[in-house]
Amino acid sequence: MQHAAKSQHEVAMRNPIQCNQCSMQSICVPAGLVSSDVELLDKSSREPHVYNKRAMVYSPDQPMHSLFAIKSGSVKCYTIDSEGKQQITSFHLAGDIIGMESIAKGAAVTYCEALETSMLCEIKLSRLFAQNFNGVDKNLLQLLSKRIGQRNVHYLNVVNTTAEQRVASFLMAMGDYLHEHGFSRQEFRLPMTRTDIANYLGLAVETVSRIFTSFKNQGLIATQQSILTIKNLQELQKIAA
Amino acid sequence: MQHAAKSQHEVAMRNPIQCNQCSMQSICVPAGLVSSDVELLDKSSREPHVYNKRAMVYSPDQPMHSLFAIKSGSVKCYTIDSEGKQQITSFHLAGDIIGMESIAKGAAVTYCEALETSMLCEIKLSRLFAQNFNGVDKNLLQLLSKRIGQRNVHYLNVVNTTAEQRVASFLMAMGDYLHEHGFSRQEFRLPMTRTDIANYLGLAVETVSRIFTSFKNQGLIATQQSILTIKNLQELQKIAA
DNA sequence: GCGAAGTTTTGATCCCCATCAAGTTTTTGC
DNA sequence: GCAAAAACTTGATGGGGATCAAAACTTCGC
Repeated sequence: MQHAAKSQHEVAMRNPIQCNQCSMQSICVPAGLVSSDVELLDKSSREPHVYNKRAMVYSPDQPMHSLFAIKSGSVKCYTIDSEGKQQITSFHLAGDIIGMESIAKGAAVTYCEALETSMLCEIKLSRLFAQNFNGVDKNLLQLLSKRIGQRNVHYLNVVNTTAEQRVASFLMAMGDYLHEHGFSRQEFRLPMTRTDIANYLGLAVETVSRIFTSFKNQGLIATQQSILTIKNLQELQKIAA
Repeated sequence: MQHAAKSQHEVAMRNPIQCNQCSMQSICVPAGLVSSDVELLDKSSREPHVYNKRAMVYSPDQPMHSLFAIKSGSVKCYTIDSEGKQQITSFHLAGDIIGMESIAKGAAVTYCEALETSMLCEIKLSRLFAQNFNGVDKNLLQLLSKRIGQRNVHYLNVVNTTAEQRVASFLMAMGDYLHEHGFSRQEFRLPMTRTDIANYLGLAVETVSRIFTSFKNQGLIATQQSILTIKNLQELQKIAA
């Protein structure tokens, strides 16, 4: 049994998601392909690349003709405004696919940075477009369609909501995502800092910190280092509304 | 020459965008297809349907296997929260394609309502998936990718920005869109109410109204009924930052 | 074309949350 | 393993924008 003080590196390398839980499995897992297809799989698509904490996966305007599947770890995507201020647009955990917004331009439109030691599989679009991977285009389309919906949901969570609602929704969303990917809904590690959470939700760090404290005092959550425990799912859900 | 008091209906029916300005032209315009393809075009895809002001184009959970191209007029897409409050996620003008976030579910995920008398072409996804419309899947994928980027841009415009910045960005975005579609960048009609703009930007109506007044006093814009004139594009751009 | 309903504007007040400040805890790098 | 840096927390204050209120204007339906 591993103890809590385990280094972040080791924690991140634990529990990589299996390919059969990955959204890209239909095009990424040899098992799902006929032999002629397997030949089209190049090494870079099958073997994940390791990114250390703070390593950049891609940067704006960098030519890019791939998606990336996160096999383990987590990343943040962000832009830098004219005054040099970072604005985080999304977090992504193991099992997620990133880079969809880059397809149109053929180049990255955000920065993407590892929040911890992470493993990512690069999936070249040329392979996706290679004719007659059965149903791939349709799957990919659905993936992008779903992402548009997710972006809307995040927008809805930030526009016209109180700080409390935003933080509650954020924690619920984390739990829901992890649960869908086979992990615990109520106990997980937050790989990003409070500052990052605040930035992502359009709040000040101090506000996020105060709300965490308030939730703890109400017995809704508990924290131990970066491990978060949701102790009252229903009440938190009610606040998220 | 038509005078300003012209009814909204007539205004909306004027200036429908041409098919060659439409993002769906590659799959929608018979000219771009070989004869065998033309047969696949059913009547509903070629002839726009007219929606009166406040008419619903689609509603959440309604089975939907189409995209819609806006030939003239405009729509708003919104959700209704648990307390019955509307939250607008997007506006769409002539030349735009809507319904992309519905593909994944096979059903609408938002309400879509005409802001004025509008003409929309329904484009059935089954036609898009009918094999070997050359390059269609790729085009469609780029359309969705672009939309994800646009959703991010709107999010960036609302999170961590002042009310002034949001309104300025909104007006600039309207002008830019119209300019790209062959209309004037600096003089156009705002088809949505101040209430709708406020809701979309996460502000109170009163705040939006005050900012419009302030911009007018600074000589940045002028209004006459729903016609808006941007008088100082550079300054407005600077405020939008 | 006129009354009613909806929309926009302006003013006054209040509160949520950003900001500033400073102390505490955790993490990081040698 | 220890010092420095980063992250987190708590407190005090102020302001941007929400809310309440009401008047002025525009649009709509008969």
